[in-house]
Amino acid sequence: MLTIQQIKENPERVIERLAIKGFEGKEPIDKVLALDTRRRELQLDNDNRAAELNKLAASIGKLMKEGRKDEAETVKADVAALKETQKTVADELTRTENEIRDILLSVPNLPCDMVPAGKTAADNVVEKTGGPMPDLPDDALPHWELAKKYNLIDFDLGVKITGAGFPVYIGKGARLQRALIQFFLNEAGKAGYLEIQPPYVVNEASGYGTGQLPDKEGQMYFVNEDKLYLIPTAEVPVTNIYRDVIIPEEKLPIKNTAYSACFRREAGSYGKDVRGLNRLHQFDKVEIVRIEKPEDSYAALEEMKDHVQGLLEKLGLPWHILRLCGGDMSFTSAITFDFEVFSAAQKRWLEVSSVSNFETYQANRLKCRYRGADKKTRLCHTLNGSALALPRIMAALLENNQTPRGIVVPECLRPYTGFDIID
RNA sequence: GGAGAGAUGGCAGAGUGGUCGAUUGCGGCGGUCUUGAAAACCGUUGAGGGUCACACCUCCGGGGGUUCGAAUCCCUCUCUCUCCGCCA
Repeated sequence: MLTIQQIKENPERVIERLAIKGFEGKEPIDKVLALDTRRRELQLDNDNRAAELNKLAASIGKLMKEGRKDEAETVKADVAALKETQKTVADELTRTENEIRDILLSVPNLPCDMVPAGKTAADNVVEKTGGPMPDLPDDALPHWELAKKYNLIDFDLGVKITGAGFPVYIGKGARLQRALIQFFLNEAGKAGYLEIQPPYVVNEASGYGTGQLPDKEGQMYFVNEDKLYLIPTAEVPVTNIYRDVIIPEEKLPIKNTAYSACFRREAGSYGKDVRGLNRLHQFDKVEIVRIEKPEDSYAALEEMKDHVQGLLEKLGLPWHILRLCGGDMSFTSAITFDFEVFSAAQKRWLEVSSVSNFETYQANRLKCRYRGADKKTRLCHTLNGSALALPRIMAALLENNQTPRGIVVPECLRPYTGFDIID
């Protein structure tokens, strides 16, 4: 969530920035400012009363010790009335603080200066394009046909065992999945990311930490028996490593990578978007996470983009980078770049990575701070990105690399698959 | 699943109603000594709110209660550990 300081520094700018996300900020921001003024008054009042009470209580202790019982009793009588009013003030203070917090939780992150205005995905800006565009014959098959033809993925079997959106990978299909995971993890390792194997279920506090809760509750699978959530991305457990932590400046930047299965309920999705591997309830992803000093976070963001681009280059897939417009960005993000690959048989772009800088928005909720040379604590910037999500990469690889002989495995994956063609 | 124990500052670990935000040890930082280092010694060392800065306030797992006063007593929730059982 935004910090009060951010808002107080320049409320007009905050409102203006929020508008880029299509968020009407005037009312909540004005309210927060008014409440904060009130909060400080109450705090002062409360503190003074508390100080007075503390003093009286101490004096009673002293009188008792000296055996001056009667005098102690007199003071006790005085305290009772004071205590009542103090409680009223303290209660209002708590109410005000809660009210401020609730409003702040409902206000999205500010988009940074680079974010283009716009309402929907149609307003996203194509920033960069690369990779070879395949030239497929008219009878080229979509990946779900190919998966069946070569017995790589059985969607029906998944339906039988679990339900729609839980495919079963078989033989070379399974092997290719594993190869991609290995490849992505190794590449991240080479780029200096420390490999982490996190839990796949998290508690409520972690859900709040990264902002899945309270608003995106319906998107996560929930284990009622133990009050735990299945992770929608490794971002959640990995970033929460740094919840309630003060990091010494010299330990920054922190660069972590993690593979995990990801679970998403995807309530409300339908149609051609969900065909085959396009949208699943369970999928695999390698994530990269960074904790940075504020002044370094945008350079880090570029580095992450380069890393993801490098992966797509090596895989030989046609890709482009979208700079998301304000309206299409997530609630918590300050800027997001989506990477899409072209799936030639479906003739559509598929999102395979999303790289974001959250600035202090997540860190504020996480209480992820660092201690600078001046011994002061400051909020870190958090960033994360997919590097990469598997299913759509798989879809594009199968479709784009189909030949009359079979599906050709990209060079970079062969050490991991142990085969160079699927036939 | 059964039984028990516990949750205190970066860590270890005291504290059972009255200057306790908290003894002490380790670690960290600064200094003395040293050519330098180690050892030894001295000092310092939690977070948040508030303030120009102080003052002051809050926090001893979370929430509630008793009391003039709670880390200390009561209730409740959560979590951790140990033993037994089951088991990858």
